[in-house]
Amino acid sequence: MAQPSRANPPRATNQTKARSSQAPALRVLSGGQGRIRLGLLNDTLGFHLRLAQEASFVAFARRSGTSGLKPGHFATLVVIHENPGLSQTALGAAVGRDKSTLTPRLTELEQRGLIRRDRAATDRRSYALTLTPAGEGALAALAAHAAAHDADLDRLVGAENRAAFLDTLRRLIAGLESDDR
Amino acid sequence: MAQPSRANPPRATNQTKARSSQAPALRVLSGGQGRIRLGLLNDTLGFHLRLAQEASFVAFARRSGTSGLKPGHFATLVVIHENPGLSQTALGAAVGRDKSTLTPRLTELEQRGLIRRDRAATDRRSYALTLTPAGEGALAALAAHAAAHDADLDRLVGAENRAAFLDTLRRLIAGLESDDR
DNA sequence: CGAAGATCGTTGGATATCCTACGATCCATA
DNA sequence: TATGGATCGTAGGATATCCAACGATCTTCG
Repeated sequence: MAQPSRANPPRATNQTKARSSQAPALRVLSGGQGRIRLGLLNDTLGFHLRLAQEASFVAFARRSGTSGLKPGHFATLVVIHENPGLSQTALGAAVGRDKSTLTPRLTELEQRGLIRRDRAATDRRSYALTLTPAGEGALAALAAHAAAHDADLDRLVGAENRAAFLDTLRRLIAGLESDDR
Repeated sequence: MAQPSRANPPRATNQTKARSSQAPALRVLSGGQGRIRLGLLNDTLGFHLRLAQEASFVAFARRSGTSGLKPGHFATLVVIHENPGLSQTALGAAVGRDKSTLTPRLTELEQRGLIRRDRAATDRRSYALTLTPAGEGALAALAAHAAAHDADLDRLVGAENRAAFLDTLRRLIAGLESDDR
């Protein structure tokens, strides 16, 4: 989970079916001839934020799907790579997902041989998460997809706007986060 | 669905369950002392887009929750208000949700007396959706929450950046949407 | 007109996610 | 040192959402 609800969520093992189970296909503002009026929504930041995020999620899912891993796995692997030995709770906080949400995800990654869960020596309640060599490899593959995806986003955003856009997103995150609760 | 995907504010009297079932509490970038490193994620648009969207969703859910309606209901009511008589499929396309997702939502709104589902005269397969007077009232209440919410977002984004920010979001939506599949 | 295909809304199956509860473990304090 | 409270990861319960399949209806075309 690095991504939010759906932008980047992981998918899970869907060898059985290749549909992404959670990738909406929104085709909202395209206009086309769908002359549906959005009224108030038309000028609302929140609504557009949602649509942009979902579209980004779908696009990334499409890319990363080819590797058998889902968007959510990417953030998970990145954070473990960057913080070897961290706990599941800490990982959840970092990627924005509840620890209970990570349980099945980590179990899967472990079974695939991409991560290890060793009981922490100092605290036997928690696990020390690390990537296996295979995990590092999977991360590299996903990172390539992520880079290509962000390149697409950069292209749409425009090089000259990227910094300001990212900065604005960070302000929103920080500002709303603190209000949290 | 105007908003993302979760917000489910507690209702009063929710004997069965009182938890909000879908409002993450992410506290990711705040830093605090959570010295978790995000590595690649740190400079990725997609990741920040997800966090910003989720934070916005949670904030809106908190506001609208007091009215007993959830974020998703807002977009639903707005679009029906703006396009009286439209079908469930058209509504879904407008708000970015699958028609099957709307079935239970519309059933609920109908039972609460906020909308009407009349069989379309020209096509008996579909329903013609309209708001009841009570629905118009509920919409007005939600609109007030939405306005306050967007005011918060505007404040964080900054008046001078708002237009450019919204424009960028629209470019992302349009650009990624067309790539869709 | 009549059959094939498309579309509408519902149902069923699957995934992702949250929150609460719980046993195990750790820590602070009496 | 014992006890209570906090925290870790898991299990359960609930919601939101998607896609596929289905019956009903519409449309198109022979």
